[in-house]
Amino acid sequence: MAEKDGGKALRAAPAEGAPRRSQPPLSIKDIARIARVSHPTVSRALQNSPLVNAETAEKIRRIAEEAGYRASAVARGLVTRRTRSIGLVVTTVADPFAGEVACGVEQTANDHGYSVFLADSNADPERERKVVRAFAERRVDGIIVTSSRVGALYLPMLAEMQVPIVLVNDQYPGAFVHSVMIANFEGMRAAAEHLIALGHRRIAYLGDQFGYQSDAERLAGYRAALGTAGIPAPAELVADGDGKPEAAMAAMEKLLALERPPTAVCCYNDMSALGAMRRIGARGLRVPEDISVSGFDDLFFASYLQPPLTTVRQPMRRMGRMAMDSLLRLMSGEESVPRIRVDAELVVRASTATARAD
Amino acid sequence: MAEKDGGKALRAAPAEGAPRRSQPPLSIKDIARIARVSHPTVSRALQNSPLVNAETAEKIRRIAEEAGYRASAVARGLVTRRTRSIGLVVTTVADPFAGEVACGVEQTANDHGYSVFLADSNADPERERKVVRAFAERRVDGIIVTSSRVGALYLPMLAEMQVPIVLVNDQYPGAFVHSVMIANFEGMRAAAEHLIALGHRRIAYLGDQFGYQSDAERLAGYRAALGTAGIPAPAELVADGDGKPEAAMAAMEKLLALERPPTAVCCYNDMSALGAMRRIGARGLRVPEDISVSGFDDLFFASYLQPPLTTVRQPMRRMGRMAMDSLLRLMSGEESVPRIRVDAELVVRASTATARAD
DNA sequence: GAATGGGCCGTACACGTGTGCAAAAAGGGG
DNA sequence: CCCCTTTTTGCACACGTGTACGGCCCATTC
Repeated sequence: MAEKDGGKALRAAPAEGAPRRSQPPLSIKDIARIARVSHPTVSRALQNSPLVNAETAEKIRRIAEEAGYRASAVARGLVTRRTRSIGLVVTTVADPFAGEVACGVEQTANDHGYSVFLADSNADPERERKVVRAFAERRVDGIIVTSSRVGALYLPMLAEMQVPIVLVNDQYPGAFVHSVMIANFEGMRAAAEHLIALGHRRIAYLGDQFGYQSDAERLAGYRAALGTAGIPAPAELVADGDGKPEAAMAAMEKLLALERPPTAVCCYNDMSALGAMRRIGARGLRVPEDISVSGFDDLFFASYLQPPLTTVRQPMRRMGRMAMDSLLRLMSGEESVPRIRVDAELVVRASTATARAD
Repeated sequence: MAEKDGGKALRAAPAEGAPRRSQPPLSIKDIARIARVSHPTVSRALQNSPLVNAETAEKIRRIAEEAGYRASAVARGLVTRRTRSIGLVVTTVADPFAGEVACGVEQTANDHGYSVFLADSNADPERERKVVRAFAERRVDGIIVTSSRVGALYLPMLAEMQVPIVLVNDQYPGAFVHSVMIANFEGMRAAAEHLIALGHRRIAYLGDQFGYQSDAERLAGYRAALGTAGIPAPAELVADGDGKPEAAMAAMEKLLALERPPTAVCCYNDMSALGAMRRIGARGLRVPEDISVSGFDDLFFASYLQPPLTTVRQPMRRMGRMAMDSLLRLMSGEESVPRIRVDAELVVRASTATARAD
């Protein structure tokens, strides 16, 4: 056996040295040869197994350290059938909301020794299938999906892959999957109530026509606040954006063109509010003197706008952490809370003010 | 041989069925058994190798498809010694700049069949070492690092890991690594020249005290413009932020408190401009009537600010794509352009205007 | 009809790690 | 000194895929 190993090693090293420009990284067997033990002993030593003699283990660890040995997660993943990696699907990581969530996910993942594969779906179902397929081939131990518009679509994949999935602010309510959701209804209701308390009676809602569930819930919260206060919410005051500034500008334009334009507008999110405020300013109107504007998310720029944006805060990074925590629990076999609901907090700033006297 | 395989399969399937809740994903051998061929034939068929009979290959592919077989990238990576994955290091993916770059990297990576590991360094050297170590263990084929403040630190790791690295806007100029860099000097010089052309004579620079190289280059561009125009740039007009709005507010405060405050300020980046504008507004001054402000990056919110921000555009997503393209070339053994320089484009909006008459 | 050759397939390994089991070594008691 | 227990180590395999090599079958050629 020593002959076989030694022979191979001797052949491999110099023979490959010349033609190959980069020699492969050292393996557990290389360390074993140096330490004059068998490779299983090295394996056990590096895992701090109590099955190996303390000083032998120490010696092996020292040699491995000095040689700059890095255990192959690939080989380990093959034999243990656990890669200690997860897949993170996001519409696009360039979106500030997704970026914050990803940040939270990544940090807790790394803290627990997991690596995360990032994939942008671009809200394209075709691409979405592709990235999940890639995750399946990578044998990820779990998957987190943010703001998917096709959350339910993951269920069959889940069944096929046998891998736990956690959704963050997904758009399908009924599905019995694990998820971390913001309190859309209560959050938007609080924003609307705030505007009502400021004396507004003509309050618009600038939504996300593709937002499905979260948009529906926020719209419901807006309606509930108005309903309770006995304020009408005519259809003309509900405008459709797409969650981005550009479409929000067009939607705001429509609202401003109304015979009786609103004196306040609840936006689906901060990106929409960005577009709305821009349009209002472009029309020579002022926020909040002429129109009050509220957002949702509390993205980093909200407090730096002129005027600072009143908005409903989502603890995005924390939600990412919570999603990862939940996934960690699921991956270790424990059951986790199926649907985690996160409270939203109204942050009042200067973009909302008392209504102008009609 | 049929006996051995069959026997093992028969034992494995029902014996494991009861206690294990999830059976392992099907392997190439399972497909081979169904198709009544050997597993190498399946392997070749799925790779579209010409070494296997066309109709046999077709049949195998059909069976694999119907069975929902997903080849294990883990096992393939072990034998081919190429994982078709890369590592992406970023200070934090919550930063809009990093998010855009990551988006570009991820897209081209996926288009070429590569998966990307995401890791936030938080500008913490300790954590940075940790993530690179993780990448080494994952046996990534390449690494991309954005805006690292310790770019040179990667050189020894590079040597150790035998893996190509591409840096995006790194902070060390002299190092002979591959990188994609924005034209910091020319970009900021253009911004300063623009302000000079508007009649400004007292122009400040709000920099990034930790920005090292990119800050130094942008500051040099600013100085060059002023120097050429014969305009003094006293030290009091160079204030230090940290590239984020909060510190920029403090820096702006100092500039405003000067005996002769500036009539224009060139900010290191858009995030700094955000803070600067906020502070200016809070002091009851107006942009651009009282003070002109310019940024750098052209982040998504720049055109939606009040007033829209004049800034120097960095094609961030494209830079991410270029970095990945460069890395793809390096990984396939070709040589690539060592330092790719990307032109910056001044985008004039409404945050800059002609100087007030003194 | 035998030799040659090409197309196609299977056998045998390799990749680097983890682990059950047996064997060896060490220690302790009679 | 031997036997038994405990500690420590090595052997043999497994994980799922890729590939060099040899062999089989069939067609072609001398």
